[in-house]
Amino acid sequence: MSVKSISKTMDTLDYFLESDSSKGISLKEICDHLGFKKSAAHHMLATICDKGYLYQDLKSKKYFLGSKLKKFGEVIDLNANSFINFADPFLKKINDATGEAVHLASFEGTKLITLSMLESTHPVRVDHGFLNKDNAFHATASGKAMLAYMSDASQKKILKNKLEKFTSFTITNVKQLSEELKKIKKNGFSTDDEEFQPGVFCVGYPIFDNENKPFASISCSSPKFKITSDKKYLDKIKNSVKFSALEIGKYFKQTRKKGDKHAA
Amino acid sequence: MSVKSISKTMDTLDYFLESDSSKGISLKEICDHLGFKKSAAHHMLATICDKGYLYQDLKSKKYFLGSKLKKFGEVIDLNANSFINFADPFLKKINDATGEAVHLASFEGTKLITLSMLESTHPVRVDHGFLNKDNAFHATASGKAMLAYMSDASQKKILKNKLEKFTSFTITNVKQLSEELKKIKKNGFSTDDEEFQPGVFCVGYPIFDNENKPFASISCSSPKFKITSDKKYLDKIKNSVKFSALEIGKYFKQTRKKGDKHAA
DNA sequence: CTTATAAGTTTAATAATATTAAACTATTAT
DNA sequence: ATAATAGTTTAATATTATTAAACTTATAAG
Repeated sequence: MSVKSISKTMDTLDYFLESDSSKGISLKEICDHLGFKKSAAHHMLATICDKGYLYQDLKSKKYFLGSKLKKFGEVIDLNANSFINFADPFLKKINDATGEAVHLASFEGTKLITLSMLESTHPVRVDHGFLNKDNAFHATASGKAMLAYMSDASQKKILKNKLEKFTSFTITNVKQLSEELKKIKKNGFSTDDEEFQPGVFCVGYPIFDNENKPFASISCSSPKFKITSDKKYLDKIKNSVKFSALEIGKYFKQTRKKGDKHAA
Repeated sequence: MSVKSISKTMDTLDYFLESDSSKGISLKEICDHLGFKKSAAHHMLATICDKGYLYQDLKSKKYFLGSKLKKFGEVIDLNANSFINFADPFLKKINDATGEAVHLASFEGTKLITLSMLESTHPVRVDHGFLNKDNAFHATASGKAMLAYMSDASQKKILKNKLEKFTSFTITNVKQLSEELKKIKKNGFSTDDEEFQPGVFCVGYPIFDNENKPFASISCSSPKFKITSDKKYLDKIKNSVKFSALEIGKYFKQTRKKGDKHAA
């Protein structure tokens, strides 16, 4: 079950994040964008303001993000930033060598998340931006690289929802995906052959934590035609991504003892 | 009206902020601390996780803060941080001169908020920490310094709730407070004579924005006995706070043209 | 200055939702 | 292997959020 008023509240906060809220957002604008009735929205906003997550300017009546939300960033930084900072130079290395878009991904629960990314430097660019999609594990090189090395129980939880078909090449059959994951474990890397975006081919390598669980992954995305027209190009990408994935994996050996737990 | 499920959601998020959530928080712990039934809490948490504000570890089932919350910090930083960074050296100046606790306050809607603070360096310290209280405008030097210079309409909104009595000296009568605010405007500064905490005396000066509206305030807190035993001590504090308040006020003249709007 | 329009707020009735307890499942400890 | 504990799901129902309408306030037009 899903609690509707909570869902609407978070859609509202998301709206403050997506749009430029620095000059405030009016009740009407919130209602227009999210399809709320003004009365219900007013009750909702009053509650959110009461808790300090938003506030309403006394004169203009517009709503702003409350400074309380800033504190979450401070707390979360402590946990995740050091890993990203460690990884970033290695992403840069791939980006320098290939010129292609590079993504550092991880997961939170069943959600695939992007921790860091570098855009392509080529004129013909490939970029699927920041990604926080719920159901993209099965369709991306990043997702599959982690999924392949997870426990059966974890795999099952992530795949329990219907597998969304993003392109005609997306694997939406669980049995077929299971075969694909076996292949990934055998090869040590994953691919995304136009399964998420048409014309885009990606290579993904998993990154293992201090307990040898897949904690993150790196992927490199390039236009499909480059891969097909130049047989050596794929090897170049693979070698570059593999090297960085192994190097980033050393982070856990340096910072954590075996048995230490971490988030995600 | 207040929407209960939203309220509970934000109490839950607050709990993640207050406690060390880096190793996750269980459903049971959330229920125990906040008095929720586990079934209702589970529905609530499922919704919050669905929206990416929290996530549940697949194996331990514990809940963690979602990286989405980190983004709010990034957006809000852009708006408020430059002001705080500008002000901080001037707070330090007061702290160096007096050794006493110094607070930079502002407000969001009807809420008094602390933007920055420095602790007392004396052995007998005065510290009321970070403060995000709803109803403390009338009882603090910071609050009264801003309140005194606000429009009648804004004053009314802030004072519409019952004035909470923090100590025997807290002014809880609106008429009496109104006289106090007039006195503050005449003198140019506010005091808090054990009105918020017993034994603590504070001096507050308003900071005006580019439209000469009170935007923030600085206060300096010292043990009451120091003020009573040494008549010159109050003057020393007053001069120091006044100087910094005026200097910080120049921020708006440097960064904003008249007519520019800003949050709060 | 008056009227009109638009935005925001409050109210109270009711439609809809969140809550509850109980059953169930999974995990951990004994 | 059994018990105990934690987490999940379900479906009935009591409670709550939603709604429309009335009201207030602010802004724009005449």
